[in-house]
Amino acid sequence: MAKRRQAVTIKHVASDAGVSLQTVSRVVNKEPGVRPEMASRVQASIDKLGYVPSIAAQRMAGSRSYLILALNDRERTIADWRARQGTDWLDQMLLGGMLTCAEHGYRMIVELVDTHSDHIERELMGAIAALQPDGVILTPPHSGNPLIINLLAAQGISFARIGSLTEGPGIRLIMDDTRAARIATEHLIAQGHRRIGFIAGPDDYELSAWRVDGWREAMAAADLEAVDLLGDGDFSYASGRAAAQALLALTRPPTAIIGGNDQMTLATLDVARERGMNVPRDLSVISFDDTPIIRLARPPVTAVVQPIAEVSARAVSLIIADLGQSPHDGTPVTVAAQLTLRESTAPPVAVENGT
Amino acid sequence: MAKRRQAVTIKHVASDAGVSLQTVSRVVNKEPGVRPEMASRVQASIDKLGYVPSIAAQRMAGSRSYLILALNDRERTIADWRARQGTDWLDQMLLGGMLTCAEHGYRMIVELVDTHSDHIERELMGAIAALQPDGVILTPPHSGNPLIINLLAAQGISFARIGSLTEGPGIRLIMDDTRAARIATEHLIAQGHRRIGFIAGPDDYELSAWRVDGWREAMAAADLEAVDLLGDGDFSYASGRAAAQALLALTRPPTAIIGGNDQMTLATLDVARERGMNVPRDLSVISFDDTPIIRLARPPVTAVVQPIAEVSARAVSLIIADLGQSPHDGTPVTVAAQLTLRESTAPPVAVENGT
DNA sequence: CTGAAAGCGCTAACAG
DNA sequence: CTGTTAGCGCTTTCAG
Repeated sequence: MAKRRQAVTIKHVASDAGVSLQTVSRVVNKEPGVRPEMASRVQASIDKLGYVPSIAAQRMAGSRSYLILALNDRERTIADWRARQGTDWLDQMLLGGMLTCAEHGYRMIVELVDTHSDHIERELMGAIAALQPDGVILTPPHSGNPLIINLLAAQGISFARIGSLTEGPGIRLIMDDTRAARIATEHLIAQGHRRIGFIAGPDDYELSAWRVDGWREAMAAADLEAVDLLGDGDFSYASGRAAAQALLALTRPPTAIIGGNDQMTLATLDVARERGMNVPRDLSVISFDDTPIIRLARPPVTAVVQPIAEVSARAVSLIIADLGQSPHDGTPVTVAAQLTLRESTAPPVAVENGT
Repeated sequence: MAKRRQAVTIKHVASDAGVSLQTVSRVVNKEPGVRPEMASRVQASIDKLGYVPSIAAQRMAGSRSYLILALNDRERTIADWRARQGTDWLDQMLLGGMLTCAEHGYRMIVELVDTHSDHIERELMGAIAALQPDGVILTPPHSGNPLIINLLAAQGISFARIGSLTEGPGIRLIMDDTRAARIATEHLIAQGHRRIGFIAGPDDYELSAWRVDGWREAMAAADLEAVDLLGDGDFSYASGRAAAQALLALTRPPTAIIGGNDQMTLATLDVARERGMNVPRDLSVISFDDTPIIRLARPPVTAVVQPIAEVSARAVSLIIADLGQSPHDGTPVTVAAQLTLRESTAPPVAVENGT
């Protein structure tokens, strides 16, 4: 392979325009203090020669790398890819993140990191040393990991934390899971449901607890008993089955169940079917994730739609702003999730009395 | 933002190990000509300090960038993301590509490029100048684009072309669409079908024609007439509807239809349902894409499973090999697709005579 | 087998 | 407002 060098460098532009390297650099970086006529002359040469700065050189010279790292959980991401169930968390993230990056001349690089590894630190530092990203986007469960957060802060890298409210450095963004859970629960209550179950996610995802909180709040506000209606899951289909089975085997089973994510909701649907129950007639179901599998299920499932693309876009914007003049003030940013009604929810056949 | 420098550089390692920069460099790059004891001493310092080379510096100094660019069609990719139908082409590509990259110390960067733009050249050159990737993976319809191919070849960049057999430079990889289409068709013939329709994709995808070829071959081999059974589509749902409607409105309609991709197959399913036909009793259907939407359809659809992850993995391996000692010889690489039987295919109710 | 010198493309810090 | 100088971290020569 022939040794490849930059085809057209800042030098070519400088000599073509008859100015110094520095002037070209200033024009490229839109720095002030260049006479308009000079600037347009330089710009003309840039366009003519098709000059594009090398990010490697820019980074080397102490400027930016124009790279933003999106850190995702390795195990879960690979499992989702392999399962081919249409889980599109990462896709939505790319949609929002990549496009926003592109608008600002940045690129997004996806990096998978083991959550439960004892050498997260080495992995992360390796990626940072190799790539020298200007910013990092953390997704759950990394976004709440103090090790990662402090490491990034120590490196002086701008980073966004999606789905975490844990105190600490970094730009925090949430989708207000508590509110979304409350709205979902209220919707069921408004339909006449009194016994509403909730299948929670695992503890290492902060949002698991938030969702439970929203459900609890709505139940309490309506004076409904919730204590025995909380199912225990870990986001997996199997855990969803177990939780749904336990809930439906109660003496006074719920007439509606909210699943903490799509897989557990799907499991609930299957368990209900196996028990000869019709959804939504005998059991209403709401999912806390609007993946294709939920949309294509029979019946199509009412779901909380997470604005992942929008959150990612915001995360990128905020990181880039933070890099520049307007450092982030630390206030968490909220992007509202929505409840999309479909055919899996209906008033209960026989309304029971709460408590 | 504090100016960030490499935390630990080759210099630190060199002084820690008491050797020259050069020796460290040789150890890092596994170059021969370093005494084992020396090498292990250096390696110890590397591990101790957690040194990771900066790819920016490596690239600057004329070495590799350890970056591989995955070029995808912008319009289609974004449309798929927005539609949230679970299309996981890109995900499968990342699965195979990213993991294989990681094994070799490379990173994969996804880049979206407009196919029909008149400035593809500028876009591509911009990405290359900015990132200086060591390799590029081209997906349809880019993989057959002579402008792109020649540009890459002129730059001396290793690149893989997935789904294109057009003559020219680059490592070609295909999934043997012709064979897959033949197998799908043969399966239907074996079930007793004589009138088998095929809905083709758009011309700018070479594989569209290959799939049609496989169907034609199988039909011809069984002495079946095919000429009036070719539907015209462009991979969109709407085009699939139109084609399916046209086919089913024939005087002697097909008893089975193979859709050129998932959306067109889905459209076929819907059209059949609207006409009061039961699948598979009144119409057998096979999809040429095994996306979640096809797997979750009612009934679950028999489909050709494209080994996208495997092809991407191979593409990365071949590019990296090409970069090193074993330049690729130009022979197209084939990875076989498989037919996964589900519930959308059955023998026809009344067997007609072909021709 | 190992080291020293030069330079990749660019920007920061100074001068003019 | 513009140009000059000195590196950034690494690999490539080319000497020892």
